[in-house]
Amino acid sequence: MPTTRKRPRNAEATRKAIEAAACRHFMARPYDQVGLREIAQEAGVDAALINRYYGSKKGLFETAILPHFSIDILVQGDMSDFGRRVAGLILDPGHKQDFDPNRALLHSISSPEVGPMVAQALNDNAVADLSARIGGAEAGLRAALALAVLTGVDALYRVARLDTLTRADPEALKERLGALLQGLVDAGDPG
Amino acid sequence: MPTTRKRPRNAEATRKAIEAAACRHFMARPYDQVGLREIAQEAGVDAALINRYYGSKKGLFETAILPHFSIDILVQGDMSDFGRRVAGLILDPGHKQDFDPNRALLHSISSPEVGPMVAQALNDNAVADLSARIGGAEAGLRAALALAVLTGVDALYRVARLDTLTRADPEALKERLGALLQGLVDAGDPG
DNA sequence: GCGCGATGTCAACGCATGATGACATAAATC
DNA sequence: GATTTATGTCATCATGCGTTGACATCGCGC
Repeated sequence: MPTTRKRPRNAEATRKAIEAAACRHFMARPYDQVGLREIAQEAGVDAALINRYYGSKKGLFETAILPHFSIDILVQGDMSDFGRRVAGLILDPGHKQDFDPNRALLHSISSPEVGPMVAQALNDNAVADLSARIGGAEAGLRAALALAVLTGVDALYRVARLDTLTRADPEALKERLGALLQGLVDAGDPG
Repeated sequence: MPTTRKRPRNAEATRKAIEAAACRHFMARPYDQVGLREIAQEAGVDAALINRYYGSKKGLFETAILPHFSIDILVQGDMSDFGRRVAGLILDPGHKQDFDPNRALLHSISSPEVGPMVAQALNDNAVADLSARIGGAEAGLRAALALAVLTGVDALYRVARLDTLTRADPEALKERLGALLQGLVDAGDPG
């Protein structure tokens, strides 16, 4: 029952509902394909209210989505296990979180409207966090590459649902992806 | 001067012009953000003609874009050099080809309209080709992962233009990415 | 309990898009 | 050179979008 009906008037609660609905929709489909009316309906609200609160669709995206571009979940735990742990999270089919930054990234990065904002948020939050966490030589570059790997796998496995990946042995895939990520997290010179 | 004016009537040449323009546009922006009128104008043609020839926007995409989802350029040459060679191609800023499958992939994969078609074409062409070329244990899985890495890097480096990546030392980036890809191409067990 | 600001709704606008069918015109055929 | 077909254009439609301003209604303070 996603559409909440008959909420007592409460601006803050309404905002939360709108932003939660926005998260779900912007994560599931490209920015242009998400209509304000859908979000409004799921939040049990009229579409005009969204513009009243956030000024515009872009404003809603900015308020509801941008702050979630962090990788707190991923960097919690020790880094010696980073690869396998993150691979397990990404590949888990039952993995339902309220908001998946990677999916949202894929669905919004190509939009000229919000793409630049997303890129900057990703750079300032996720890359910076991971970079600081792993340290070592060329930490920023390695962190960005690790995120790129995650983004690519998400694109091909979760969004495109590439047959070769979905039908592969999950354990083997997890193993390969984990090793890939761990190799980036562990410092050392490339050669 | 992209807009060609006053072409003698020739269906085949017109089709080529339309499809070339479509390639450029569908590579540069998301599927929904590309208008038939833009493509038509760049091809020096009326938008209605596109629907006449291809039935619909989706039909044009299918005819113009899908066949190009191959990685012929990448798999030419010996595989011992694959990583560095492909990394160089991807990262080269002056790298202007008529059509870049990776960019088109990113801009169309999330569209519910054409996304599934793209996924299947990618799977049947690119992944299959690369898989056959590299061979070894779990060749398909490794090929798909390599493409995922390329996709992710393209997303973050070329589309998002992540500061951390664009401002990194190009040689270091090429080195890291090359090693990543080469590790996937070279067979052997992960552990 | 009344008024007034906060909260939310409604109808409508302007705009852009993909698609259609009627029309024009160049080119080929005889 | 007339006719006919292939090629291309024009005006227009239906639709969906984000956005806006006028209106309704709830709820708190006096």
